[in-house]
Amino acid sequence: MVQIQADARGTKAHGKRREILDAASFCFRERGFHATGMRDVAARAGMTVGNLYYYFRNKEELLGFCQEETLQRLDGLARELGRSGLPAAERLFLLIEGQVVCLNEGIPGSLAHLEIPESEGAKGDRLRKLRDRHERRIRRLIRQGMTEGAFRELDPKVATLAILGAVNWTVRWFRPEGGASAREIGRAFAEQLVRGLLAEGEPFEAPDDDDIPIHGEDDDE
Amino acid sequence: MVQIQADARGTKAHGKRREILDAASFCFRERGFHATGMRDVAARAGMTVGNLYYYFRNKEELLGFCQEETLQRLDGLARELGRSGLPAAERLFLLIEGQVVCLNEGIPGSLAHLEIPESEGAKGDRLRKLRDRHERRIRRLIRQGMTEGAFRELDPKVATLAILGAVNWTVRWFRPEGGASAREIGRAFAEQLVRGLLAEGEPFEAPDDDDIPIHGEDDDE
DNA sequence: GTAGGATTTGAACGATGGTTCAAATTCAAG
DNA sequence: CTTGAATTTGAACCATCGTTCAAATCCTAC
Repeated sequence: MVQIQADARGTKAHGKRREILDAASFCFRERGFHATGMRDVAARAGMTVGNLYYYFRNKEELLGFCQEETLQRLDGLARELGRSGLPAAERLFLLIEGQVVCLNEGIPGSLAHLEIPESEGAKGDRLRKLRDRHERRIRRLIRQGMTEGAFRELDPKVATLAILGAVNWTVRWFRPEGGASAREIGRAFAEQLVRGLLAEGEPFEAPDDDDIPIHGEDDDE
Repeated sequence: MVQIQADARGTKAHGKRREILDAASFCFRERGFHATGMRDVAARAGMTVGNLYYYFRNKEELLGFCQEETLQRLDGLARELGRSGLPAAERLFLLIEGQVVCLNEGIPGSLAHLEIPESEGAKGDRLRKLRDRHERRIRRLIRQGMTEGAFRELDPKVATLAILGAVNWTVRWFRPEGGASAREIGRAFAEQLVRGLLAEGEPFEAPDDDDIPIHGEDDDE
């Protein structure tokens, strides 16, 4: 079977792959990876299942690309925040907010995007590295907050897991047509999760997110 | 095919069903519902797949019983805390702690236990009711905390979702052989999630959990 | 030991789902 | 229009999975 190159540069093929990835992301989000069939994805992308295999080698590869996209976006967000020079607590706030927006606006994220099975190979290693790096960044931020005196003494790992749990789980219930935008939810979550770390008597004010471009399109909702 | 009655009272059959439910809970937790096969469950329970069908009508019923168990345990926990007379903030703390313990000690909980598809029938309605009731209890607690002046002004629904996300996601990473017990994790989570709701300048001290029997066996670890 | 009910077995069925692939169709350049 | 590459189609393959069921085996009471 002829299959297109993974690094297709052709505008048309690239656009097609984009469409497929969108469709896959949507399906994975709605039904999970295992309950999503390739025929589902194909149907959503407006093609036949055989055609889908012209663009992606198999289901696993499809998921891998979805995962990479998501993790790259989170990575980019964290990098920009890293350059902001804000105190750790505020950076953490914006990172939480940004992640909620990342996962719930524009191209949908799903839990499948964030879970990488142990046995995967080189690609899996790369993805796991990306994912773990993200987690380490949050831990580092928490540790910095403690160093700066903003946060109380606590285990950064556990706190990170609480944050990631709350944030990642948003994909299960957030709906764009709901009452609140992803940004609003993100801010409320960040408020709760960051305040929960504060040292006794430590004041905190939620930072503006105007100067930090949160990936997830415009705010003119 | 002959199938045993759903309300089997026989000690032997009851014990067998218990074993199967344990096996299923374990498998669902490790692999998710859809990626778990009935043969997996049967193997784990030490029987053949045909035998498994003697005890449970089908995969869906098996999941339904698992879900009901989990939700009943959470219900029981919430009821006991409802009788404690503690302030809302403390009750919320213990509820969070208890839920983490519920999901991660003894019979394992899984995400599958907590997600009930829309199209399910009467049994699904019952389960959804149980689940929704649990969620409403948390919301009510948060509202009470606000009334009592302990919590700042916020949306109880969003705060509840943050709590449930963080707590439910523990099933994805918690391992009994890890460094911390479910109770310790539960307390750290509760600390973070409850403190995050406090009004400015409001003191808070984590309550003892000695007098409230948290379902999840003994603490002598 | 016998009888009948309880439980288990193991093979098979039908559906589903990931994947393949030859043929058909479309597209683009000369 | 022709040619060759790109893309799509649709049927089929094979493996897996949920489920079934007759026969075998086990268990218990008389």
